[in-house]
Amino acid sequence: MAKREKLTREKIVKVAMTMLDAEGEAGFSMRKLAGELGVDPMAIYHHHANRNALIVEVLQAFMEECDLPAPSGNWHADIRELCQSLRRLAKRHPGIFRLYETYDDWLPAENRVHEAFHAILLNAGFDRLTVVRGVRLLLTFTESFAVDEIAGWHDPFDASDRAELMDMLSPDTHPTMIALIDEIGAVEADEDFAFGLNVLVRGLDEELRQSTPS
Amino acid sequence: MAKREKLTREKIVKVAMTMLDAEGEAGFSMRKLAGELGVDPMAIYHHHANRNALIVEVLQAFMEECDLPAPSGNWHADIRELCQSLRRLAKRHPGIFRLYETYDDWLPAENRVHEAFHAILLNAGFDRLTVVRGVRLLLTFTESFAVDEIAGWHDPFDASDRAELMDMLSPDTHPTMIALIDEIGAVEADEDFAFGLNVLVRGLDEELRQSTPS
DNA sequence: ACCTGAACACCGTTCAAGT
DNA sequence: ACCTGAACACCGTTCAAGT
Repeated sequence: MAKREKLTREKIVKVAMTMLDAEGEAGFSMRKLAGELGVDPMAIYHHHANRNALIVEVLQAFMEECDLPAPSGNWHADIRELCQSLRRLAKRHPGIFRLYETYDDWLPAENRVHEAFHAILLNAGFDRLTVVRGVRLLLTFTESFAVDEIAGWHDPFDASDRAELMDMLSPDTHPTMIALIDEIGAVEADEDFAFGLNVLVRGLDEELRQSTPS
Repeated sequence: MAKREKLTREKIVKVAMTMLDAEGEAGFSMRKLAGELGVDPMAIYHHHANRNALIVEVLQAFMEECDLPAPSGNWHADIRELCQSLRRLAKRHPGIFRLYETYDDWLPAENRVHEAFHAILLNAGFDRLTVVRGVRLLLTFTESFAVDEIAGWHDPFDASDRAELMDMLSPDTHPTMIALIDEIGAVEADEDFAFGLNVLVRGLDEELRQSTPS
């Protein structure tokens, strides 16, 4: 609409972010973006090398938005807060978080978050290799949980979900799932996430107690 | 090459699977697939509704390949085996496993695998809701670990990886990661996976002991 | 029933040209 | 320096036609 305000790298990234957020990668194209910006498609290429580079820049801007809660010194609580913060970021930008797992370049903004994870576990007293492994494990869990959650994997079933799944299950081959159908359909995202975090934190805690027997 | 052997649903799926495996989704198109089959692009549409439906069929065929190890009765060992089996499947079809997380339809072949997970945890004595949550947690971990592994996330660093990461880290803002740079670069996929499984199994075990205090 | 081929509405990107 | 516009080599899919 507003016609000529000089195209900038930042403005392109901002509009691209909004588009990707709203429609995901499938609904995004350089040409549509140009349309939205009121500009010839090729104008974008003067500011960003290509589609891929532009998307990486969007991901960088996205990751910069991640809040890093101030550590309390209680590593259980601090890890929980940090993972929740990452999950909240994902839910704020549902269309973008998927891309983050696909475009696997290293991002500066990502290191900010990784540093926070490493610092918490190192201060908690884990040995150095376990810090690194623990961080990867917590990141893998949190990121993939968020992706699954956005995709609706952790939503409770409605009647038609339940019927659809039941149709796929046979008593001969899926007795356990049929027996558990109510529980399978009753899961809830917040509780699933808390459960996963609990299991991880407890498992890590045991790792800690074994390496430093008091 | 071999010209006219009548196109079938199965042959299309098989060739599509090989193509997707070799080049991932980016390198796959209906037109290239038709070329590979020596057939007009539109011939495929006579057997599969569209690109999306065809890919779902490829994923179904892929999941059917997953080995389900016979349970030993020791749930720790059985869960480990099953997760490793899923991971091996992912590594056998690196180009396809990513799609599995993207095309989130329910697949019959997926339920085969899910049933095995649920049965192991239910027999281990977990309460019903914890079985369901535990299965989701183990699946999330295993699948996203495999995706990360395929993307090279768990490969040890070479000199240039290390230099590249070091360039992104500043002593002011990333003191922990700089201190841990050797460990960050030394991780190894098999050990990372075993570590993650250990943490999960231990964390779940504690959940079990709390709900059924002996 | 099965396959073809032209056509449509899209892509990302190169390259030469305009200001 | 910044933007345009035509062109190229691609897409997935519809539709009418051939056997």
